[in-house]
Order: sequence, then C-alpha cells, then structure tokens
Amino acid sequence: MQDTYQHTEVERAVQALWTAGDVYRVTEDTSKKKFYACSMLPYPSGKLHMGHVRNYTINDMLARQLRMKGYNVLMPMGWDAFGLPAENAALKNGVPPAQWTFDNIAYMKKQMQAMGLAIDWSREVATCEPSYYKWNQWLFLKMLEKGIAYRKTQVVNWDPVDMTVLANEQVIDGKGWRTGAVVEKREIPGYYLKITDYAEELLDSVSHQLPGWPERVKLMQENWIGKSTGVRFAFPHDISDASGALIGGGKMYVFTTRADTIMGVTFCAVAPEHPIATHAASTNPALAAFIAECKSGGTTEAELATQEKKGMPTGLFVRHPLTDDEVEVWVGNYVLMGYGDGAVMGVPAHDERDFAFAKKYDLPIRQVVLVDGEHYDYQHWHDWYGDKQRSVTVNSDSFSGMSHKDAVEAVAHALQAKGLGDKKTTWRLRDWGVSRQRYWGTPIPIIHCDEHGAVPVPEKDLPVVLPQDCIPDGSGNPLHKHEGFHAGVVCPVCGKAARRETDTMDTFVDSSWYFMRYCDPKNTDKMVAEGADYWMPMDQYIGGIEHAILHLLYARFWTKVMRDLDLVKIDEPFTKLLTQGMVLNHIYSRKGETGGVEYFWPSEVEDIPDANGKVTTARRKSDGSIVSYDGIGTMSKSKNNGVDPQDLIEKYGADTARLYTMFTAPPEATLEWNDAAVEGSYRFLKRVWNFGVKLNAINSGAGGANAVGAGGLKGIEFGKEAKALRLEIHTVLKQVDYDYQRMQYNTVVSGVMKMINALEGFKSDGSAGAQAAVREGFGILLRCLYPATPHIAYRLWDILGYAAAQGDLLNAPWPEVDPGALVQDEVELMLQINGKLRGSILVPAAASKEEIERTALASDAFVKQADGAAAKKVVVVPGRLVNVVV
RNA sequence: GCCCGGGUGGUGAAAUUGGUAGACGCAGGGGACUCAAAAUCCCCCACCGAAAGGUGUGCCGGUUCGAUUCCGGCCCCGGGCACCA
Repeated sequence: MQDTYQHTEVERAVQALWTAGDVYRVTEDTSKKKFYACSMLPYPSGKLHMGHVRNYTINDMLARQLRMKGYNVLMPMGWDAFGLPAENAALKNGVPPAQWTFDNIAYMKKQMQAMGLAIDWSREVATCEPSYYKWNQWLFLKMLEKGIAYRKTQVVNWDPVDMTVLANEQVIDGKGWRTGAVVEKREIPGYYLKITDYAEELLDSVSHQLPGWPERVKLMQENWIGKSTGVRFAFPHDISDASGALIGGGKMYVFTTRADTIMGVTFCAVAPEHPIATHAASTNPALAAFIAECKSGGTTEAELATQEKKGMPTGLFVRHPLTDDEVEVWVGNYVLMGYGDGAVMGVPAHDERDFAFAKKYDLPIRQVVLVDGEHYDYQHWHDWYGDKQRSVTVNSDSFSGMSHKDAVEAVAHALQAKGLGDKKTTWRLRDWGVSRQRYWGTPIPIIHCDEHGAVPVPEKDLPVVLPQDCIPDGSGNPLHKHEGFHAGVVCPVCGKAARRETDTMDTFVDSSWYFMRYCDPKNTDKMVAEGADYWMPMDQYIGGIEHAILHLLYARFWTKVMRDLDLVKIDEPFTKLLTQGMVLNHIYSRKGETGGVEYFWPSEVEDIPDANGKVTTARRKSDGSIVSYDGIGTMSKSKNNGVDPQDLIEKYGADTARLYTMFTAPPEATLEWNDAAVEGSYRFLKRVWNFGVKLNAINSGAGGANAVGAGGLKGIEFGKEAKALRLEIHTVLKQVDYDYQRMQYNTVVSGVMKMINALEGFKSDGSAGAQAAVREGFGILLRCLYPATPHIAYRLWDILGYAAAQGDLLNAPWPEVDPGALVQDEVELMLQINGKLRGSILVPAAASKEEIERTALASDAFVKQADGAAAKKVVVVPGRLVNVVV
C-alpha cells in the first residue's frame, strides 16, 4: 500500500479493473427490483463543464448506492447531437457539422470515463445517427396519419440580407447576429404537433401522477399549460372585403375571461395581420405604414410583453353584441394573430393593459364593476383591479348587481341566446411547431409534388438520410441549396419529379424519447421494444432546472402519443425528477460592428468598479480593451464562461472533483462557481487514505486478520470510549441514510467528514472492542463515501481486507444502523425562559413530560434566571427543549 | 412584462421544514513539529460589549410560548417565456 494518496495511480488501477470486468453492463433481470436512473443527455459542445460534472456525479452517487442496496440499476448515456452550435462551428471553421460533432463526442466520452461514472456504454445513443432519427421520422408519419401532425403558417425571424430564418438567440437588439440587418417577422409554412389535444391530460397528470416531481416544476408546467375558462363571442358587423363578401361572415370573434365586464367595452383591438386590419389598410396609407412597423421587432413573448403598446384606429365599426352600440376597431401591436381569434375586446375600466391603452389614446372608460362598493380611482388601480371575488356589476342594465360568477353566466347565456357566443375553455399552451429551416437535424420525411402536394415518404423508404457533406454558409436554407438532397426525388403517389422537404425537425423531438431508446438501443425493427416495458417508467430523472418546462413537457406529450399508438404502456415517463441548480459564472462580452457578440473568458479580463464599487465594465488583460460585464449566468459554450473540469481532474483527480462538486452545494441549489475550496476536499481524501494506511499497519501487526465481516461484532464487549465512537458513527450513518434518500449529497459528504473526525479522535485502548469499533467505523465510512468518490473507496476497501470479508465494493451490502449503538441513558435539553436560551438540563432519556418539567423548574439555571417569578406555562418538546413562560 | 426559484458569518453552506442559528468545510489568526519550508497535527474564529448581557438568517410589518421556517408588503439576484439546448 502506498504511504501517500496517489490519486492518478489509484484511479487508473481501479478504472482498469472496472473496464476489464465490464462491470456496468446491465440486462433486464426480473428477479431483482429495477431502478432506471438517468441524466438529461448532453449536447456535445466540445468539453464537459462543471454543470455536467455536477449532473453526472449526482446520477452516479444514486446509481452506486442503489446497486449496493440490491437494485438492478441502469445508468445510460447519450448525445443530443443535432443542433445549431454545430452549424455555427461550421460557419466559423469550415468543418462539416458531423465531423465537429463526432470529434466532440469522442472527447467528452473520454472525460466522462475519466470521471469514473458507472455508465453502461453498450447503450450509448447519438441522436444524429440515422438508426436513431429514423424513428423520429417514423413517428412523425404516424402522427400525420393520426392528424396529430399538421401544416400551417408560423411566424419567424427573417434576416433580409442572408435570406435566412434566425433563431431567437441569433437576433440581437432586433438585428441579425451576422449581418446586423433589422430582422423582420415573416410567415412561412411549417409542421405543428397538436400538443393542445393533450393539454387536459398533461395538466391533470401534473397533480395526480407526478408526486415525485418538485413542486416548483409542477407549478411552472401548470401555469405554462394555463387552462382558463371564459366566453368566446362575436361582435357582429357588415364590413366586407373588396369582393363584397362579409369579412369573417360578419362576425368578429374575441375571447375573454371577464365576460362580466362586457358592458364596459369601449373599443376593440385586432392584430396587425387580422383580415379587418388588412382590409382597412388597403385604403388607409397611414394604417398600412403602422401595420408594416408592427412587423419589425422580436417574436419572443418577453419582447412582445415589454414593448410599448401602440395602436391606430381603423375607422371601421362593429356592433356590441348585447347593446348594439357601435364599437370602433383599432389595430393593436399587442394583439397576436396566433392566439385565439386575433382580436380582443377593450374594457379600460377593468383591464390594466386596456386602461393604459385608453389613457394613451384618450378612449372612454366605462366602469361596470365595483369592489366592496368602492368607486373607481385612477390613482389606486392596483388596490382593487381584477379582484373578482368581491366584485359586483353596476351600470350593466339587466346584468347589474351580480357577482363575478353570476354575471359571467348571465352574459354567456344572453350571448348564447343571440347565437353570438358561448362558454369556452382555452389554453395558454400552443401547438408545437417542429419545422426548422436548418441543416443539422432530422429531415422531415415529406416530398412535395406539384400535383399531390405534401406527400409523406413511404415507411419502407425510411430513414431519409441527412447528407454529411453539407457545410452551411449562413445564408438561405442549407438543405434547399443542396441539390443532391432537394432534387432528384419522385412523388410517391404519381412517380413524377418532385422536391424533397428541406426543413428539419426541432431538436426537442430528439430529446423527447431517447430515454426509451436506451432500453433497447440497437433494435432495427422497432422504435422501442420489450426493454422499455422492463425499465420504463424511469425511476429518477436528473437535469438542469432550465428544462423545467419545454423539454419535460414535450417528453411527457411524446410519451402519451407513443402510448396511444400502443408503443409503450406508460402514461408518464419520469416517476421522480431532480432539477439540478445551474452552475453559474461571470459573463463578459463585446458587441461586434455588425451586431454580433463576442464573449470573453472570465480570467481574460479584470473588473473595473465604478464610483459606487459596482462593476459594469472590465478590461481585457491581453490588449487593454474595454468589454462589458453582463453579470452572472449559466455556464455555456456560447457565453464562453464554462469551466472545464479537466484541470481539476488532472491536478487532484476525479474523486476530488466529484467530492468537491457534491460538497459545495445541495443538488437543487444554484451554484456560483468558485474552486478556491477544492483543496479542502483533496485534504479530506488524503486524511481518509492516511487513516487507511494506519489501520492497515495495525491489521498487519495483528497477523493480517482484518475484519469485521457480517456478524463480526457478535459477542464483542465495547468499553465506554468504543461505545461513544459507535454512537457517533451510527448517529451520523442514520443521518447519511436520510440524506441519501432525499439526495442531499452535500450533507452526505459532511457526514463522512464527521466520521473521519470521530475515528481520528478516537483513543484506542487496544482492546478487541476498541479495534472492532474502529474497523467497523471505517468500513461504514468507506461505504458511505464510495458513491461520491468510488476510486479511493474501492481501493481502500480492497486493501484493508473488507472486500475479502464482505465482497467487492460495487456490490457490497449497504451498512445498517445498529439500534443498539444509538441507545443513550441521558439526554441534554435546552432550557428557554420566555423563548430565550438560558441554559440546559440533563434528564434520563425516558423521562416523562412531568419529570422534565420538574427538573427544569428545579434547575439552577431557571432559579437564577427567573429571579423568583412564577412559571405561567411550560412547553416541553421531547428530545429538544423546555420553554418556561414567566 | 408574466411564471418559478433564491437571499443565513470574511466565504461555500447546515438546521429531517415551527423548537439550541451557523453543523461540516474554505479563508484567516495563534501554536506544535522542522535548521527552514512544505506536509501534518492542536487551539481560536457571527456582531457589539470589559463583563453581565444584548443584537443577529435581504428590508418593513404581522401570527406564535417560540419564526431562517408561516402570513402581508417591498428590494436584489438567478432560471424560463415556445427557433440556444
């Protein structure tokens, strides 16, 4: 045994053993309880960053501990290999996306192996392989057949110079990232998946089928799906288009959750793309200009919600459905054609946005609801705006004097009687647009024929293989420019020359079901086969909180679609979910001349504090140029602020990197990266090693006999000191067990540190009891530590002879708390007087409340502090404290 | 703007979620060993105060015998907002 801890040697030797034994390969074994523990698959961006290390170490700790507890544990790994960054790399370096991606995968896989993760690599999946994405295409065709996939127009960011669609990330301050051109909104056709058909079930399952999910994630999903019930109704009108036909058949539909305020309507607003707006603009140049202006600006909800609300009257009028009054139609930049009917009623008195709009354009405000009999007060809008519970309608003809609920019912009824509306449930959730005008993704299996339109590729022709020789240049649609792919196909219906669809699928499609493919990754006949029945649903899913909504919702939807196609038997894919907190680092950037942004590695720059000590800019060390400090944010390749764990692993070893990452914060907490304290984790492992060396010497002195095997403590007498040691070790073990169960691994590490403190502080009297207690304690320590730092623990377990007695640490039994070791005669209770700590009392462990109360009142601390005052009330919390109120 | 989290010593955090605030580390201070250094080991370490004692979990207020924990209102930071993944 080495006298000092040599991490490189230990890790190399142990990993060689594991590799030689292929110890992480698992098969479906119905004789054992299965456990499927999986991390969200990484995007192969180049190198691992600390977020990955954190994610996979959490996963590894869980997998290793449960294996010791007797579970058949699956921990697979794969690559979310399609996506935009590969195309960006191609633009920058001229390397084909496929090559860049596969190089990155090879490097990152090596890094994962160096971390010593218990991954079953035989199940590795890369989503850019035809054998994988074939099934994206196959399921897409099934969805088309079922009507779940359909085609409609979508609004995208259009770069007029590069003639290309931009991702939201590529639009910076309303301009294209490469060209600097002002980005326009443009409508193009694309495929959608009807996730809204599943809205009710997706919402319902959140509260009924996901008890193992964090509340915060469930809340976010519920709010995202956003069920609301209201009334959809029409404003009748006689506005006709150029051909003389009534627009919308003479009815302009709107939706509202506040039908009780319908008598307060003073205007209506339509989206710039609404037919009434288009019609009005045809004879009104000012309005046409306003509508054109609305086309600039971003497409994201955040931008739309924060932009200035603007409008312009159309000069056209519709009729109020209940009063027949004329209501003017405005065009509003805040009304979206994609939501509902692209039109809204305007009730300035009872809607904050309408209020602001009415104030700005001097529109009438008509109050129709009172809250607690209070009159409307412009200055105190927020005090009562929207308080539906306490509201009563006024100024509303026959609807006056009603509660919110009754008024909504009555209005709905009245509208229904006139054939102009009805109650309706709506969702915030929108259908999932899956078409992308990009190269590096799954080709959408469609052929366009002049005669037969969009024709699905026959199943036998799948996969539609993505050509590997395409290097995107930033303009146009790359596959559209690739003649070999785009042209030269025939229509499956008529056999005449046709064109292949050149859009690819959103990469969220790839990540919506890969975890089912892991169950049988090599199957060429089926998307998922019997393996999924054994392993699914996944028992524990682990990934960043940034995926709380989109990825997790899409995966849930996709699973339900697969269930409805009889491919799997489950309703929900993930039984338990752990959302790991983000690993953050500082962000420094500079805008380029064309609008593009360059990011700088935090150690390349020095902060420049302003007069108040606040940092907003920094200086580049290399050339002294000024860059801006953008605060702290997620580690990512695109922000150039990801910390590569490689240096850490080389200097201290994988065990230290893993241990530190686990120790420094609880898994769910956000972590601002700082490795100043890594040294402490390394020091701890050295202490563990050194203790092993000492113990090994004692064992050798005792003739090599080690060992506390199973039942090895029977008949051994423990002295007072040994008993105290065992009390400490088993108390901590109990806590460690609990922390493992709730996956709070930072305190698991604390617990193991407490164990080594106790063992090092123990003064052995050389008795058999003392020696046995130490060996038992160290054996418990090694097993508690092993899931976090498997290499060193595995090695020491072996060297010290524990393996010979209790088996290989991979499968050694998890230590059990000995209730006998926890028995105490006396316990200390804190003594409070009027809630303030004034001392403590010692009472027998089994003391009754009355005895405790008597002891407390008789104690010196009480007598001295109470100063003769009589106790009015005594609160006894067993095992904790006594509070005397005087 | 909307939805969801978070804020505890110089610092990362703990407190089994209404019951001893700061466990376990890092940094720092002091000491031992050493010719010296490194490594290792031991002690101290929330703030104010000489002490008694008082004050402290982002800020303001409330409920309670007792609040980091529950309630109301604010401030700051992070995540998401549908084409980054």
